Amino acid sequence: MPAAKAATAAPHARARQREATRERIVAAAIDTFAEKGFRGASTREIARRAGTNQGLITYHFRSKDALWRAAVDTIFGWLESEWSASPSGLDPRETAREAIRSWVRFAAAHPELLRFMVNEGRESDERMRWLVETHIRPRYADLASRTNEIAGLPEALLPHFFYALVGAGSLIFSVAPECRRLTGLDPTREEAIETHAEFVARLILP
Amino acid sequence: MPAAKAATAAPHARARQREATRERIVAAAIDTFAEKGFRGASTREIARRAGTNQGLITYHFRSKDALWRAAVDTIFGWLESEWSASPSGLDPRETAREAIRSWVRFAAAHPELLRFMVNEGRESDERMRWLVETHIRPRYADLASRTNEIAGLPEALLPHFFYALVGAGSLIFSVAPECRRLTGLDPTREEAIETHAEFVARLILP
DNA sequence: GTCTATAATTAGATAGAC
DNA sequence: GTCTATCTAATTATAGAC
Repeated sequence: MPAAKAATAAPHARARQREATRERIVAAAIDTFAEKGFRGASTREIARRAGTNQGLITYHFRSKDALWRAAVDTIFGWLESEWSASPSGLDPRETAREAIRSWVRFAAAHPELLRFMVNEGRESDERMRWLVETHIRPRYADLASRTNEIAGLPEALLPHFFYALVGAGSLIFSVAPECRRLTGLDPTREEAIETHAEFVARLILP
Repeated sequence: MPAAKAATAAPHARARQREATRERIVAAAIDTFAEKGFRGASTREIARRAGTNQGLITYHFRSKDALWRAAVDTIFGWLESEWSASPSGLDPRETAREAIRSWVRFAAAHPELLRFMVNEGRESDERMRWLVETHIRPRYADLASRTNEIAGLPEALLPHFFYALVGAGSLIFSVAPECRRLTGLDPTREEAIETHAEFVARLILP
């Protein structure tokens, strides 16, 4: 049916159809790569989850590697818009706390982020280099400029601060099924997210 | 040559040979699973890294799944001995700080730990359940008894504390190649490890 | 655009020589 | 015990029908 619809519809409708299919594939790719890693995720399963077939992935994305990049572009695009829309005003310390809470909320909404970092950050291969240069370095630079403004963190401690913040803020959400089983706490619940946000914010800025 | 040696040696020498081979395979499995995840690591590559062949893995471990369990047993065995050998005396607060530093040093020496947690903690499958019940829950219980003794942490915050501590303490080491590329800091250096240990200890207990 | 069929690799597990 | 050869199944990428 989708094929027939696209074939008989106006040109711009076909373009919309194309875009909708691409987006369904990317959404399925994000879920599957996050769950099973790059190697563990098969293009057949991604296609099945997107409600289409494996041949279409090659048609739209050329290769599994290119699909992975499209998935990462999407996730970090979300992060970028969230990050740029941060509030200011109030006193600097409370502004910084709110930025941390805001990061934790993002990590809760997108637990895939840490999984992609851990999955790719360990191998010194091409995917890791691309991920760092394209997406992580700009966010790291953002953080650097903000901490200089307010906290007076020594430059040498910035890497430690960055990875401690990312790890403390997002691990619980990235291993949510494990956390549920281990502790009984469901970290996807709104209440748990706010508790974690406040916990991490007060940890870093008591 | 190893075959000939084993065939002509005394029985106990053959048993030693057997054990040595098993250990080489497990060591290679830890590295490979940590780098590429369960699905991404092939038994052929593990065998090659261990200096042997794929058939021997089946002989010694029956299946890839059983080899993975042997690898995890080994890693968490290291953690258990490290954890039980913690110092006491001094004042409770400084004892707790030293326990945190000690955890960070372990995470630096064994960055595979977080990778295994993140790789398996996301899927609600059999490997995750086994990992939690066999290895993670006992360590979580250890932590629970210790925090009760000293810090007066509310029971409800324990899950948040646990995952914040694990994430903050170990992420930088688990994505070491990424950290090097992003920040220029090599987190495998002794100096960087001590800085991170002190940073995290002071974060949690100022 | 979408889908089916298939080619070329590669995977884990097994069988049997030594 | 160790190793090579092979079986079956699954992988990505491609070709071509519609």
